[in-house]
Amino acid sequence: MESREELTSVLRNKGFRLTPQREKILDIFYTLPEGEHLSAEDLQNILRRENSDISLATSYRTLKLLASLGVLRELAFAEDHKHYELVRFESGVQHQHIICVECGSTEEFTCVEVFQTAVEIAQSHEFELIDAQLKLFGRCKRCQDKTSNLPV
Amino acid sequence: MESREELTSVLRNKGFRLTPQREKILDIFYTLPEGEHLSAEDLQNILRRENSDISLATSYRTLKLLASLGVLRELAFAEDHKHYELVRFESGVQHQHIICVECGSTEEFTCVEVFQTAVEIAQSHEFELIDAQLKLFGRCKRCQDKTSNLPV
DNA sequence: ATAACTGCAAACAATTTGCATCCTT
DNA sequence: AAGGATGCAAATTGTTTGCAGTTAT
Repeated sequence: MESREELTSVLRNKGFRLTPQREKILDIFYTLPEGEHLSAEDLQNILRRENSDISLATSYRTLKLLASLGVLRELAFAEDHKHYELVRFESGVQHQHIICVECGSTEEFTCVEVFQTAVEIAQSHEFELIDAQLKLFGRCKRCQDKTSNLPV
Repeated sequence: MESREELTSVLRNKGFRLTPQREKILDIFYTLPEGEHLSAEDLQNILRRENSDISLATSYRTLKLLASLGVLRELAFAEDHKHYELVRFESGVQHQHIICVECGSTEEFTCVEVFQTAVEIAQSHEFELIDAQLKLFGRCKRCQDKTSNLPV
């Protein structure tokens, strides 16, 4: 997905339709700062704020569809709901996430080796590689400080 | 968690109790072949098969507890339920997963660089590192073959 | 015209929780 | 004895689905 305009052809190629809802949702992802990801609920909040009334069911359906088309990437963090982010090929190197298991905050980082490693491993397992995600779990600075101040 | 016996002290240190249920569940994980992971439902099935009647609620509570104690690692794959596996320090290098998004099957691989990379990145982000997971998503050989036989 | 799409509400699956009872410590 | 743990059932959360009406192609 190099540009927003491509969505039309990606959809049509598979017999899907371009609806205002799908356009709007993709729009929101394109407007997001690079590296930011949304849960279905986050998305609903943004839509509501912008007075776009798209039902929750449609949001879920659209997120799934766009993920299956490779437009969005589905992310599972520590929480029990999924997040989605734009797959951006332009930047070349995908960013990865470091997640605080205590407060749920995430930060992005990039790691050039991940992709090369992934390609090699997928090859040796005869997998057709779709995506590689390196996730680090830990406690962020703020949460570390919080605990160290607590009485023992 | 170097040995099963340590569980007692790990629990007691934090004021938790050693119950037959917790022992049994940990036992099951120790009996598993290295690298194997269970969902709460998998665990229930094994328990039932062995005539250990532990309620589902207790299984969930125990999995969460052991994960929070660092005894088990919580894994989120493509499906919408979690998996758990033993954290084995003995082996030094943690294994990672390659997951087929079509049939859900997983294979393990090891990658020595992951840990070193993780340590460096955590440091630069001031995170206290707990775990690093490299996940590859793709389509396994079997599913590739399946599709290529389909009529277009 | 006709399939695909949407919104709604009901259904589901995975997980959590309140509470009475039970059992480690 | 006392507080943590369990089992049960009810509640919650995140997500999916059936269906009737709507809309892109």
